[in-house]
Amino acid sequence: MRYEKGHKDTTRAHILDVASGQFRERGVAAVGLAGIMEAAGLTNGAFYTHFDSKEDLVRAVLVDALTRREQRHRANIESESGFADTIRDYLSARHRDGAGTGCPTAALVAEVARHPKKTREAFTDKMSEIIALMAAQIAGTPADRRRNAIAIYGMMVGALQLARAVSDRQLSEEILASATEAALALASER
Amino acid sequence: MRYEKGHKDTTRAHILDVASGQFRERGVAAVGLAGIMEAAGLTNGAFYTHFDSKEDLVRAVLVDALTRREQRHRANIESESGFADTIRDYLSARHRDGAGTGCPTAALVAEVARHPKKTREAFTDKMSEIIALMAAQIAGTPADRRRNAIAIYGMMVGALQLARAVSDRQLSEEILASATEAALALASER
DNA sequence: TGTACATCAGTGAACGCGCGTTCACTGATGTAC
DNA sequence: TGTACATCAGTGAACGCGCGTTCACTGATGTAC
Repeated sequence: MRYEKGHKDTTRAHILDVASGQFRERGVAAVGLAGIMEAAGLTNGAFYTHFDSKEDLVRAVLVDALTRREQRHRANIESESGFADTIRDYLSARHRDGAGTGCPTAALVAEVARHPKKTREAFTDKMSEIIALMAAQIAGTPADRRRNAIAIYGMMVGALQLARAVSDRQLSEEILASATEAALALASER
Repeated sequence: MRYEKGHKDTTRAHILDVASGQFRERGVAAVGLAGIMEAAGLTNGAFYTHFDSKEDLVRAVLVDALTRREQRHRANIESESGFADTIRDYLSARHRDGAGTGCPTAALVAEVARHPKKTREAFTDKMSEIIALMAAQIAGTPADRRRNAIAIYGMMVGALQLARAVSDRQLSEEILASATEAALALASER
């Protein structure tokens, strides 16, 4: 082989990382493959050595980024008051200002809704796991837990996007604070 | 004049309507001006008789669509249990399946966050009015009202997006139902 | 009244550009004999 | 051991296409004199 063993996997992972950041930062439709490949230090044509199409890359990015967030969640389960911290982190100024490394759902959910079924299925599978994980961390009967986990997830995703879109810094902070308070209440409710 | 009085205004409003639907349905970045103009029954070049740029159109669409929703809200204030109905309508299957005529925030907020300041300011102004309107319709002290209005708005926007993105019909219904229940509770809380 | 000109919404071709995708090719390495 | 061939990640030019924007032009009407 011209390249050492595992080289192709490394390259693929690198392209995935670059694309993942650009998609979350600027949106799937606004990002071109040429720009991704250039940022990854490769040329145009090499893309198709690793992915079948842009849509294939989108799917891979969603699965990869959501899996990473799921693992982060899972690691947080052990720690006490882990879920409250998860909520506070999610609705923090840092997360608002770092879309490129943040939650893929908040960044891409509206675009995912317009993508082909296969992509939406990949998204759905991973998102369902995250919701199940969240449900395990909150108070109440099984039905309450699940209902509140979904409501909290929706609120976090929506509020983070609002905080990002709004041009008024004070209002942005107010959105984060209001949603944090409401989410924490929902998480500890019986 | 070649055209009757008010013709230009009518044409502009028509282009705005067409663009408004296409943007909410497919996203700003994925929609081209040529397609909008063709659907409006005009040719390419006429666009610049009515708008300065695509960005100018985006701004006009956001203001127009949010103003219409605000007026709808305002009309609902009179009726009893108006706010509960607003929540139920917002998180209905009809709204989920009709993005083109639905809430511009749910459809476009993530893209708005990536647009120039001027566009985000126009969005912020209108969105603030809607939140103030919602706050006036819910229970609690002034501070509670505002906090919960923001939390509810965030939850409605996020949950609607999740319900649209998810490929599993049953999960989609569950998301709408869970968020509706949580939002109604937040609205009547003291 | 008739003629010359101004107005202006809309036409349609063209601009340069970037898009996603294809493909003949490169060249370093591994394998076969 | 030396030679011929296979492998394959990556190159870089090209494909057709649609993008946002520009602009010379059209032609129906209004206005001036």
